[in-house]
Amino acid sequence: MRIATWNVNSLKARLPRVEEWLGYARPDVLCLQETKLSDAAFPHMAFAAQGYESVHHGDRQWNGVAILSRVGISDPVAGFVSSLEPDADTRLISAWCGGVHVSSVYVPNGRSVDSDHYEYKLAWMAKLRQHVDSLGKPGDPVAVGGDFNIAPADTDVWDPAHFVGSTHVSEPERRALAELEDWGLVDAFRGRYPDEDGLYSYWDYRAGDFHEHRGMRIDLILMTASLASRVRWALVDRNARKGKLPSDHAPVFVDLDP
DNA sequence: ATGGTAGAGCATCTA
Repeated sequence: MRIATWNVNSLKARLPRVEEWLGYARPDVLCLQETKLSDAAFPHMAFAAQGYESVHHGDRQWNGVAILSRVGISDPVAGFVSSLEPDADTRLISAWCGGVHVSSVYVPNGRSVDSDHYEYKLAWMAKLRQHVDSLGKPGDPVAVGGDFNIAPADTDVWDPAHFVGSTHVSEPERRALAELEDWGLVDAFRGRYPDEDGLYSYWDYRAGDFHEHRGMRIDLILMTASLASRVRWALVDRNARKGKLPSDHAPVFVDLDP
């Protein structure tokens, strides 16, 4: 089973690239972020033509998350579980896909560590922890894929010195991520490459960052141990960051043995 | 490398 995540930075602008990628990568499940589409505008039919069912939780202009699956989708839930205060933004959708409970998340960016948006980011992560807690037990097959806007470790950024004092690498953000891991979620991609650096998933459009290898690994696929123990392979598809009209993120996927 | 680019929508805001 191949589970993937991709921040597409506007699905309207990126649909041809996503269709192309589905055609050759053929993930079983794909979590999308930043669709920037209303639910009415989501291209379900285009994905159905490639064999994918889809669910979407979107906004007219910003954010927007979706799950595509060719192994079935059932019981979709938009946003946090009903016991939690609803989020004003469309940053989370969950569904059962082929026996796995999948969530697609778009964690707030945070902007700067002294901003209200940073506090919102930390509060959002705390709520995601509660959300995951209410989904089930760490022994259940749970996968959370998405743009976490957090680099788990210094090896996940091109130059740690450049990011001192910035969001994405701060101790509170990393602690929030570690609390998800404490519950029982494993960074499946890092598990496959414990010692390699330079494995980025995002490169700023500006200043030639992609070609200069100035990136960050902020797109993660977290899994409970029962799934993570089945990881056969994992990859960032950098080719999808090249060429005509790319997103600023590359798709990340993990392959699980049966 | 406090600039730079891309996408939203039409003046700026967000990343």
